[in-house]
Amino acid sequence: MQISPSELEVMKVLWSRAPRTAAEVAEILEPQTGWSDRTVKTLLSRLVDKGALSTESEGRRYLYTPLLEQGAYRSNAARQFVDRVFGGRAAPLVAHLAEKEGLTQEDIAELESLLEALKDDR
Amino acid sequence: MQISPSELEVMKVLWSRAPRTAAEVAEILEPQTGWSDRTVKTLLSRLVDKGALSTESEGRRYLYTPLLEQGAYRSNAARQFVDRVFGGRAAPLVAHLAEKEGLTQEDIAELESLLEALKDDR
DNA sequence: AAGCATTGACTACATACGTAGTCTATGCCA
DNA sequence: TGGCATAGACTACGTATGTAGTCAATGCTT
Repeated sequence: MQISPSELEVMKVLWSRAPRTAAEVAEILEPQTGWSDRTVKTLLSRLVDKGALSTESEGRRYLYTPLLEQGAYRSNAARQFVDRVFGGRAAPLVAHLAEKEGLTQEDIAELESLLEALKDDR
Repeated sequence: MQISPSELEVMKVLWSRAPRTAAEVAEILEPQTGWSDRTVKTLLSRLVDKGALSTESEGRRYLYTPLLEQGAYRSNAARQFVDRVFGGRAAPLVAHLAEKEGLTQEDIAELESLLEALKDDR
């Protein structure tokens, strides 16, 4: 299932809390995106068609809830990206991120403990 | 400058060695992609339009050479991806890659020395 | 020298995406 | 209870993308 960049913004809102109505989602997105409520409704419909969201009727409105979980999406997206752009190797990816202040000290510390955990897990 | 997935495959061939003719690129890509030579020519033209490739006439043919370097592309793509999907944080990205055997022992070792270097660099 | 194979240029067309507009039904407020 | 605001459904339309087809020019081969 492919989620477009605009659709992803909608998913993020619902990942942060769900269920929500179309109006709520539109209201949250408006400041950052400037999208009209029609635009948001279109994106919601497309996401339902794709199976990324489920709906539940509440009166004459829908309540939208993610079917695709953020973790699952991220894992897939990360793998696809690393495969497509970095030939499947994660290390060069991190190296590129590190360029030009791309990694904060917190990032580095976090990655270190992550690697520790991975080694212990071996 | 946005490079589509198909266009990226063409860039990879030219990043591996350049300059090359359209026929060469098409021949290299055919086994993996099944694309006709027309398709490859279209992709090459679009990449020239986008400024990602330069051409040099050789007789009635062109020799194609990357203007966009692989390193620059990767840095940009990595940053965009991390921003879009992971809110700019690299550590969760690596954590997701680590799931399900996503990182080999070599990856882990490579990341460790990379982090060491980053710390020294501080 | 002439034809043919091959090249780039231009055209094509279906699907996805970004970004709405219109239409119709319906629930809620006066 | 009737009208209106609003919700979803359907339609729209320009651009990007995937994937070629056609055409005209031209360089190489006989």
